[in-house]
Amino acid sequence: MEQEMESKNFIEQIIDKDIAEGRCQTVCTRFPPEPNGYLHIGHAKSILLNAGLANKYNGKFNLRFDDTNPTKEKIEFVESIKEDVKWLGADWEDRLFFASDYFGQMYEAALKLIRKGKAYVSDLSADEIRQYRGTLTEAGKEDPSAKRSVDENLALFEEMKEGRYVDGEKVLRARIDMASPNMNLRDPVIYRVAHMTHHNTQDAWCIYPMYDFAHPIEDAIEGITHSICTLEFEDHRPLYDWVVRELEYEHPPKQIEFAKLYLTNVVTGKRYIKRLVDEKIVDGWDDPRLVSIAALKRRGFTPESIKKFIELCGVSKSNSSADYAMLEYCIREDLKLKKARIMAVLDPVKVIIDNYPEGQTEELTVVNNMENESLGTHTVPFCRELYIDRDDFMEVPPRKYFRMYPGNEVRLMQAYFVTCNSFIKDESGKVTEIHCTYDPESKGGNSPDGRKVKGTIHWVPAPYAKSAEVRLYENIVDEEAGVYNEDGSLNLNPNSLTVLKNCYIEPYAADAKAYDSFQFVRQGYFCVDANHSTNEKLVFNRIVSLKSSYQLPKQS
RNA sequence: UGGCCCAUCGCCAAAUGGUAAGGCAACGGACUCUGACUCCGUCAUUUCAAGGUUCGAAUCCUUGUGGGCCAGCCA
Repeated sequence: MEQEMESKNFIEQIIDKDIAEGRCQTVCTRFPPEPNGYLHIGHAKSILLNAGLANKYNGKFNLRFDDTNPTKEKIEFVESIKEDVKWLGADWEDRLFFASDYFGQMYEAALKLIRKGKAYVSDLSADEIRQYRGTLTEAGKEDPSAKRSVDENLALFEEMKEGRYVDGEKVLRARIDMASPNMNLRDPVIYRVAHMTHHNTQDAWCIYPMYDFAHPIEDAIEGITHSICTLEFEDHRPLYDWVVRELEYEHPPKQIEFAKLYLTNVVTGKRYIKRLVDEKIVDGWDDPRLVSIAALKRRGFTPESIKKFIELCGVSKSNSSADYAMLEYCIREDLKLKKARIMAVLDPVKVIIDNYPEGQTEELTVVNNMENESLGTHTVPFCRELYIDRDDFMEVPPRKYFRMYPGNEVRLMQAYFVTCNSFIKDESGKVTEIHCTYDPESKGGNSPDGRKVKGTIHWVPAPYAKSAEVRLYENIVDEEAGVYNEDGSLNLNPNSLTVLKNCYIEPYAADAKAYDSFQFVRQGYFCVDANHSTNEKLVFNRIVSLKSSYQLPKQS
């Protein structure tokens, strides 16, 4: 029994303290996406963090769509977000909510504020409000409308609700402090007019609450105890607390901020991804070069691997960017023992086994995953003509090279020992054909006399092998690396586009279902790309780099 | 030049005043029917800097330095 206590992250420490001091009993968290795009790896951190906390503390986790701005939201994103959250394994059970379902309560809350003299209707235009707000270093000026009486405000707000004003004509502002060094407290707008059909409430409302006002109310209504959000909302916390205090909620939720997840060498951030999609730089939201959940899924990442990655990254308040290699490590780690592997030849060169009967084919049984034999076996035809990888043969081997070269005996993986006798080159010096002899006694990959060979190489039966397309996707560099110039124009490196390569794979592997749609090709990990594969052609996405096994040995 | 936040190895990240965990990456070596995997070893006398408090400081204080966020009727 392992009893070692794992160190707790700072959020867990806060929760522990809240529980110990009786501020909270059942931990309730939530993931509150705005339905205006697809989820990406950054959201996965928030989802898994919130759901994980609820799980760890035996609490509850809600999924809530923060749909308070009908001008930016679309119903179609709701479904995709639900799907992605579910795929990641975060279970909201029966607690799926929409902020828009609380519009009535938010309206009442606004009335309460007005009655308390804490909110007023302003006649200022957006431009004027900006001017009155002051700057980072200068205090703002009082809104001329701020002096209105409670009754007048009540009447005006009612008129706003009735649709008596056009968009932007009037807003409701909270009365806090126009001189606050925190801009969010300079009488923030809490309700605006928008004559727009909302995806959920249709035309029931023409006034909509602002995030800063709505969010604490949503949390309070749902009984959220810990409202976890990202660092850029730190400055909003005093406003969050103000709303919760003025509305006099009995169990005020607490906002806690953590650092967003950034990854090296990729574009993160919904708006950047959206632009790449909109400008058709990538094929869509699930383009494998992206780190949207849909793209990662298509590329072969598992929910488990993403979960592990998020756990590995940890939670803190320092802006940081995780190494992409860590993500790759997680998928390797997850798939390693779980999936079947196949043999593949990326750059084929023909091998002829001179002493193997012409026209003969035998079915060899090979183990799907030699590290996990419970994954079963499959058969691969073996015959006189094979393909091996060009890198697995050298005319003049460097020191410590133990794959195929003239006179050297190697093992064709799970098949036979073969020894190269000769080879043929074309005019350009390229090897076109390698001639070998095999040892019939070594069937299965071992010689009864106990003879050892140093090298084991992948092979594929030439007449039966399937041609497959490998897409090598380079990640699109992150914005700091200069995807966007200062003027907003795109500066994309053409090298980041898809590279296609034809390779050969075992015929058996063509049946993608046999592998649960995952394939290992040599030491690299690939997955079948269902979006591009046809009966004729299988398309793989390379999801992590081939490891050193694929490089020439180092010269000392 | 207003306010808030952050700073520990190439990258994440623990340590909560008691003498710098762990993971990724990298590098040696062993093993191996995938040069993968696995295994073993190496990798911060010092925590952005300088002062101060203390028997004792990565932790507290001060002043700098570097980075992030804030002037939407976005979230």
